[in-house]
Amino acid sequence: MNKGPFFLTTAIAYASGKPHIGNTYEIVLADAICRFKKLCGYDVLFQTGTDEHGQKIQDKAKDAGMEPQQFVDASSAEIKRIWDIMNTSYDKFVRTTHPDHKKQVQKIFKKLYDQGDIYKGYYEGMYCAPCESFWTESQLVDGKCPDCGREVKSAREEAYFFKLSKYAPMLEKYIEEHPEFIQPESRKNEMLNNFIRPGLQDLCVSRSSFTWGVPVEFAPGHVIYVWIDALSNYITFPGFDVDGDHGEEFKKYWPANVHLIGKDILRFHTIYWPIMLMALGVELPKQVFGHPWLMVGENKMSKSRGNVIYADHLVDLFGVDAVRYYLLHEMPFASDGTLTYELLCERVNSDLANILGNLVNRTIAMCHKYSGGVLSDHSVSGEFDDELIRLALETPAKMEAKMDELRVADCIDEVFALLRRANKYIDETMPWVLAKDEDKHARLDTVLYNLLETIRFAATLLKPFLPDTGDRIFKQLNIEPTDWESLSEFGFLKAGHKIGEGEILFSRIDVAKKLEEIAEYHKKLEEPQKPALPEFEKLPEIVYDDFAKIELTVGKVLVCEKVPKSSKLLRFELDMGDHQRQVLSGIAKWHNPEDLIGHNVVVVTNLGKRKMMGLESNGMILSSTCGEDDVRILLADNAVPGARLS
RNA sequence: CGCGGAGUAGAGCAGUCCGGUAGCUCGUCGGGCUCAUAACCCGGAGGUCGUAGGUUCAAAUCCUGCCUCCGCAACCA
Repeated sequence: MNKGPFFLTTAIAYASGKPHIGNTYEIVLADAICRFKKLCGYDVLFQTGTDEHGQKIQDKAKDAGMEPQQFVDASSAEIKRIWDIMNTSYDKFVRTTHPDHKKQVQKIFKKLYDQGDIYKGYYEGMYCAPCESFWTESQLVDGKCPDCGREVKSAREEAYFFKLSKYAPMLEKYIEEHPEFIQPESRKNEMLNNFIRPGLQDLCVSRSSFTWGVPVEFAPGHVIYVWIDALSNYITFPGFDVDGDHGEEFKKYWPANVHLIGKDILRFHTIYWPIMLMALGVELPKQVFGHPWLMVGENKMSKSRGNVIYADHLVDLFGVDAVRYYLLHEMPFASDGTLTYELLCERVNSDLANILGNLVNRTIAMCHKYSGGVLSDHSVSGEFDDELIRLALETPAKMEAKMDELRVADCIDEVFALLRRANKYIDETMPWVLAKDEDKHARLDTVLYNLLETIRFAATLLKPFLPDTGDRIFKQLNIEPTDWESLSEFGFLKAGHKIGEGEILFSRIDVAKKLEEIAEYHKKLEEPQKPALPEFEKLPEIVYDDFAKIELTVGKVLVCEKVPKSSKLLRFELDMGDHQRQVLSGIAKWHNPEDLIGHNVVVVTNLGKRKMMGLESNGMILSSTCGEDDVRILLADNAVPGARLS
């Protein structure tokens, strides 16, 4: 069955640091939607990735002493790692530093310029020279730079502008005629009332105060505004081409069904982006969904508040499916949600351990206990069967309807309604009573069958949200995961089938203990990581006279360079206070020569001369073995050259 | 009058567009059951729906005023 293409994108994450659980919410939400759509029979393309240009990244890279590209390589990899920890099934992980993307963005910019939608003008505003930032009058704090508090002066610089105004009426009409375009609906009014109707100002789409971006081909010194660059990812990576030579994916999947984004960047996606597409003559995405934010307790998550929670830490503490469940089920549809450890524990216990885990566990256990783990005929129906079976059969369609509105939490609720019904069914039919009566074993078999088949329905429907848990249930049922079509009939499992061993899906959490464990976990994280030291041989005791024989002197590194053709050796020229001397040291693997120049090191100065690689070494520089493959030179920067150690 | 969002049982939320007995989950109390992870099933208690007015036969829902909280600067979605 193929219900046609379904293309969903997340916002691409800004590669400036490690994403926290709030950022991670988006990818998990997207993943649940995509996995569910795949289950329903859609041909899904799920795209995510990283946004890697802009001044902030350039600054951060500089702070870290790295090249911007090196910096984004690392942070993009970290973001991808988190996405993978969350078990997300994206098809494409895109990066805006990809050469093809950059080339296409340049072509887009050029086309808009050639057709007059982008024009050259002057950017005027209050400029803070140290911050290299423009501010509007209203952003200033007491007439000074809101960032650093210093004086600003009015300035103007050449820049390119995008004629948003030209397309504003067209956009307003489009939004009004397509009520589903901006979701949730409350956001639609926000955009119309706050931005579009008051009149759109032309957007400054180039920057010349920094260089880390896609260069404007025809204007040296200018880079393209990051949002133009970033938004374009949605079409460039599937294969959009300005000249019309589109790739297969673009032809097949565009327009996107959903752009899933945070509510704060709705403006970019529902105003700038549609206008860009209109100017390019490209169809608009079908829907932009601005999801709410995840708060920690009452507050927004931020480092300055010290309340940041990271996805990988949560997964360490609770497991990936527990975290996914919380994000997917506890987030309200349109208003901000909250995350606390207490609430997370509560949900895991009541929903995952009690309702789901315990149902599976007790059913599997009874099946083993009463019928040796083998299914029999299920021909003896009773009064409660119909209601359970009907609910199971109705659930897929109910979920699909909820998911079409992106009501993910409500969608999951439907499965739990089925699971609750199954728990109730056990009470109603009392299998343990049937088991005591030989005459009722046929009825017992039917009851167990109905339960197992219901669990199969639940596992199939739950798998998009809790992929591991779904698989673990299938393993207990001892079948391969079943598909959407298999849910049109209540009777997939066959008589004679042997089920697998029972396994606890989610253990109940002792909340008080868990909170202690969490505190402990965070304490450990704060401790500097102790490297694993190799085992050192203990040496026999010595007397002071032995130690006094070693002459240790501080030397300042004047020259430090790699010894040609040697993989290990660095050559040092040292200022020993009263003379200079050359020393060789086998630490090239762990130190950059340039980094050591100017530092003070400690030298054993009365060690006999030795020739290495044709060069003379007059002494030995002290280093510390900090790990199996971690040697660090010992610095003595607070001492002076020539000083003797004792 | 900067803009926007929110106030519904102890907690977390739905219901508000389109007025008609205030609902769900957790917690709590009582009961049932013993297959199961102290779980599961049934029942009870607990709310003048932030507040003051207005419209209406009827308001959590529509209108107006007020109060409180939260975002709009960051590493940010």
